[in-house]
Amino acid sequence: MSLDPTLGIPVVYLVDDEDVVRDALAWLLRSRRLLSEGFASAEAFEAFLATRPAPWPTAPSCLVLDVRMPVTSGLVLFERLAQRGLLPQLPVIFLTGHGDVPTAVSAVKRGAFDFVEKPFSNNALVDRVEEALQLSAQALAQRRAVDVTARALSELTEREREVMRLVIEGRPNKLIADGLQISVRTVEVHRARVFDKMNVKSAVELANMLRGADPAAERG
Amino acid sequence: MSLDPTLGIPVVYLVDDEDVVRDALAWLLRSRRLLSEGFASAEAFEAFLATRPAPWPTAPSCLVLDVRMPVTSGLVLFERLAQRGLLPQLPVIFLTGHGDVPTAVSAVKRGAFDFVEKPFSNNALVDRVEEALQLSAQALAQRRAVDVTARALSELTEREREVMRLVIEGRPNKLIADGLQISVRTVEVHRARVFDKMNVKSAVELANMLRGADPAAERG
DNA sequence: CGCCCCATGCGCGAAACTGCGTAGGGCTTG
DNA sequence: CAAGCCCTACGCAGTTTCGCGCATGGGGCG
Repeated sequence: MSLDPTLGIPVVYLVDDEDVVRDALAWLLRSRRLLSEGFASAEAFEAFLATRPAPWPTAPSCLVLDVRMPVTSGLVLFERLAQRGLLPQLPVIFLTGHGDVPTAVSAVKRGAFDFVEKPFSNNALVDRVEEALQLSAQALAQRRAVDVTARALSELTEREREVMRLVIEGRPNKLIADGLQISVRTVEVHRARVFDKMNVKSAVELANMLRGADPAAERG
Repeated sequence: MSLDPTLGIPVVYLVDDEDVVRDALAWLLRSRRLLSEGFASAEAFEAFLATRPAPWPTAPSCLVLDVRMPVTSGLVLFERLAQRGLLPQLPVIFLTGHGDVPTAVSAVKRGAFDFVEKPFSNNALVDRVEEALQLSAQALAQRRAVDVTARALSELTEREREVMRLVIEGRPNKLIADGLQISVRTVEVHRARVFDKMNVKSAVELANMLRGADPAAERG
C-alpha cells in the first residue's frame, strides 16, 4: 500500500501569501520527511506550473492552499485547476483563518481534498497531506493508463475505430461486416490492426482496457 | 434528462425535531409539486425505513436532515445510513442553524449531498433537493443493474463462476481447459451455461456487464 | 512513382459453438 | 433403497467464425 516508486518523490506545494505560514509549514513537513515548495501567490504557482513540460505533475503531489490571498484568491486558483482537470492528480487542501460553511462545503463538493481551519493540529494536517499524496499517486497511475490507451487510440484509423466500436460491443465479424457494408475479410483486417495497435490479444482485453482507462468511452 | 418514470414518484423525507420546520419545508416542497414525508426524530425515520421491504428506496428520494436533534443527532443517523450504503440512493441534505466548518466538511467528505445553513433561500434549497432526487434516480437505476447481475451471478455454479472468471480475462477455451485441467468440451459447456444464465451472447458483453454493474469485480 | 489507407477475394488450419449422447458422484425424496 | 435431479465431465460430428498469409485494385499525397 505504499507509493509507487516509479512515480518519483512526492512534493507538497505551499501557496500562501504569508511567508511565516509557508515557512512554518515547510518546517513541519520537513520534520515528517516530506519535500515541499513554497509560492507567495497564486500567480507564482501558476507560473511555476507553466514551466512544467507535462500538463500534470509527474510525481505524487498535493497543494496546500490559502483561501484568502491578494489579487487571486485560493478559491479562484482552485477553480482554474479544477477546470484543467488537475484535481485528482493534485489534491488541494485549503487552509483558512475564518472559514464559512458555504465556502467550505462548496469547495469540497467541487473536489477539494480538504478544508482546514487555522489554527490546525500539525499532526492532523500532515496526515491529510499524506492521504492526499496517496490519492495523487493513484490518480497519476490512473492517468498514465488513460494516456497509454489514448495514445494508442489516436493511432487508429477512422475505419479502425469504427470497427473497434462494434467489436467491443461483442458483435461477431459477420454482423460488423453487414453493418458497415463491407466484407468480413476487411473487418478481420481492421480488427487485427486494432488489436495490434492497442496491444491486446482479444476483444475482451480491449473492452477491459477501454472500460478501465478511457473515461471518454463511457456508456453513451 | 428527466426522471425515469419506471422508478416511481419522488419523495423527500424531512427529519427534524421541530414541527414548525418540518411543516414549513413540507409546504415549501408542496408548492414546488414535490411529495414529502416528515419525521420528528432519527428513530422515527429509522423505524419507517425498517417497515420498507426493500433495503433501498424504490423511488427516487432524498433526505433533508437536521444536524442537531435530541437523542440521535442527524450526524449519527447519517453515519448509519452511510454504513448501510444508502447514500447514493438516498442523498442527504443537512440543515443546520449553527454549522461549524469541520463538521460540514467532514459530512460532505463522507458523502453528504449538501450542507445548508439556516436561514436558507427557499429556492436554493428546493433546487438542491431536485438535484438530489436526480442523483437518487441515477443511483437507483445503477443499483438495479447491479442487482440484476448479482442475481444472475448468484445462480451460477462454483465451477461456472470459475470458468467465467477466466473467460472475462480474454483467455481462449483451450487455455482455460488447460488451466482447470479439464477438457475443452467441458469448458464450452460451462461457458455456454454462463452466457445463458447471465443472459448475454458473447464474452465481451459479459465483461461489459460485470465492469459496468458489479462493484465487486473491480481490478484487484 | 512510391507510400499509406481502405477494400476485397481465396483458402487453409485452428478455434469456437452446438446438438446429441454418455456417465459417475452427491443429495433429496418417496 | 431406489428414483430423480443437479453438477461435473467427455466424446463425436457438423457448422460457423476466426486468424492469417498471399494477391489485387483504387484513391490520395509528397
